[in-house]
Amino acid sequence: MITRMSELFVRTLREDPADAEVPSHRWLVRAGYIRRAAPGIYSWLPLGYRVLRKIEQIVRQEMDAIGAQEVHFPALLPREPYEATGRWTEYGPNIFRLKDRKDGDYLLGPTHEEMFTLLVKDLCSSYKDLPLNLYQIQTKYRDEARPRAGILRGREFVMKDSYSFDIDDAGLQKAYDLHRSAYVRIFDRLGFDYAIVQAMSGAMGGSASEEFLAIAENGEDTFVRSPGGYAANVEAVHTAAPEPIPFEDAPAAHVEDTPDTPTIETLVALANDRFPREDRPWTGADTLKNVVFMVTEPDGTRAPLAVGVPGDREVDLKRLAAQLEPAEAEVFTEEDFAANPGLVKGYIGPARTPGGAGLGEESASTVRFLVDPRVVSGSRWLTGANEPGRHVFDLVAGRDFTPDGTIEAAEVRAGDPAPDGSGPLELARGIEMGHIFQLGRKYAEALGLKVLDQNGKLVTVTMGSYGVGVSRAVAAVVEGTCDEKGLCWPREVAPFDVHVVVAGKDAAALEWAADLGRKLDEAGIAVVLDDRKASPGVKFADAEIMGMPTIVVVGRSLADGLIEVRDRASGERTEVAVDDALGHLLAVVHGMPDLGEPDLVEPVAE
RNA sequence: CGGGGCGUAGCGUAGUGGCUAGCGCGCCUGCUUUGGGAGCAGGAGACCGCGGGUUCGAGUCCCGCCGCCCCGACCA
Repeated sequence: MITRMSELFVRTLREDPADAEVPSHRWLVRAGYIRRAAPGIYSWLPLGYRVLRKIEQIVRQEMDAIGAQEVHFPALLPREPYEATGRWTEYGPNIFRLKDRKDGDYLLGPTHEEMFTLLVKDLCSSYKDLPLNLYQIQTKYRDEARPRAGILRGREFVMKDSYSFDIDDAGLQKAYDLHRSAYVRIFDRLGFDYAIVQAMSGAMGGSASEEFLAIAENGEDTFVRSPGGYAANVEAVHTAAPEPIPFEDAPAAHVEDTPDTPTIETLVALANDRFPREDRPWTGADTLKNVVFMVTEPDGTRAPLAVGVPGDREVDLKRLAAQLEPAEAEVFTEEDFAANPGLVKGYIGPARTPGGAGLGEESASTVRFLVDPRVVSGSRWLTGANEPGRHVFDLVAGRDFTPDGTIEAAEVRAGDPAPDGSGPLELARGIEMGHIFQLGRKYAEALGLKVLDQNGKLVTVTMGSYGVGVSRAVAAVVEGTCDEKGLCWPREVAPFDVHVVVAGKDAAALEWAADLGRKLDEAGIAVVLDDRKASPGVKFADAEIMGMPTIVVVGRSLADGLIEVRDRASGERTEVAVDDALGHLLAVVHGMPDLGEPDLVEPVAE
């Protein structure tokens, strides 16, 4: 069956929808692929749904190819399993919750670790049942604080999630590597320009974790990469810390009056004016900036946390949050300062005052104090003296103060050295398309998933968890491929291979085009035929917005025995003799080099 | 949750407290047109986000709510 534009359920828009900012959202709506149903929730129209299913199919093929088995869980789930792992509480307002008629608690699944774990627990009891690799392609629900950019971040979305179950770490590593290779094939087939980066495991728990980021201006994730191949999400970047410095010869710390210097800028200016150094001027990098946060644990307990970073850097709140998860950090408010008189805003430092102020568990104020990894033993700092208008010079880490630990919370900058010595980092943005985790035993332990090993001993199963954003991939492909005229699909995911435009008014053109469409269809090529009684300009514009990779124009040159074949992506136009048309198109669609050769496939007799 | 912008027909929009809420696109009917978003004529389509209030009179002013978009917070 060829699809006729006169019958296709689609309406293209001549103007941009006012609420769409990013290109993928704009074009998918304008081309009639999706419609907004509610904030962050979209309906899929025939064209959009075809793309979604094609991407699903690619994912399905590659998952099957590594021996994963497809299952399908409900989206509507009972509370109990999520209660057992603590996520009923941990997910907080991000979960859609509902009650049944008996007042029982349910949720719309945001992810399915619990359900998979319980199913495997149900059915598996021996090491002989492992390894096991299950996946599903499911609609997920998360009540995002801010859905944005159409289907790039929705509250309802389609995700492929899979879970591996192994008896030991070696098995988990193998399952992880298999998934990684499958993901490489998936994202290659989707045509993404992507990066595989080290990631934080976040709320999922677990250890090793990598993200697949489609490189895109509109991506929400910032990542770094070095010429030598280091790549990491900015949240997961490890700072290249200098070696400890011997401090036997370091001068003693001394407190100086530094009136009106509550900021690094004012402090550096005053230091250069009143305490100039011979070798080089003071800079922000010589100062230790101590920023205080109020940290709230999941159980509701609150405590201040001081973070010490070189004064020329800001604390990156996303990096800080990633380190503290599941606890949450907020900047210290005026009320918080009022409640903690030992913390003198603008002059906070690790130095002990006679009154016992200062940072760290050992100080009287017992404010937990974590520092940037650059604050190594022996490094000398100009920092707050915990008194208004006073700073301490030559305060040496490891001699004059001992932080409670280090934290990766300072901002990462382009040009910073990679931690593995592979060169300076560059920053780029990406869309998170896939994430692979070695979960370990967190869920298996919480839910009691154990099997008997060869010695008849009960052992806890180790798990991996792996996700691909399927609906997000639709938008991400568009972000990477659309142009100023509209969508521009890679052939693997295009809703149709060939868009036939009937540009002439005479019935012969329509008839010939329909016949060509029928023959292509019989050869297994998906065709949409624009048979509408519309002006050619409308049809050309619609073909370009809709974005099929090959556009065939059947018009007045048909009288001269010619049609036109256009490549949507390059804009290239080729005149082809009608007798060669079928063969030419088969070659184009199948990516064969010898274009123009007719009869590559014998058309089926009508 | 904080800051900013904004809700008028399917889409994009105009609208000094004052007549029957206007325009473009799209849609319907007829005729003409057909290689780059056609022309003419006629038509359908709007509880102006919702609820209060001020006023002789509210799309317009005031209060409250809801919703959308952007930035931030947040987010496998």
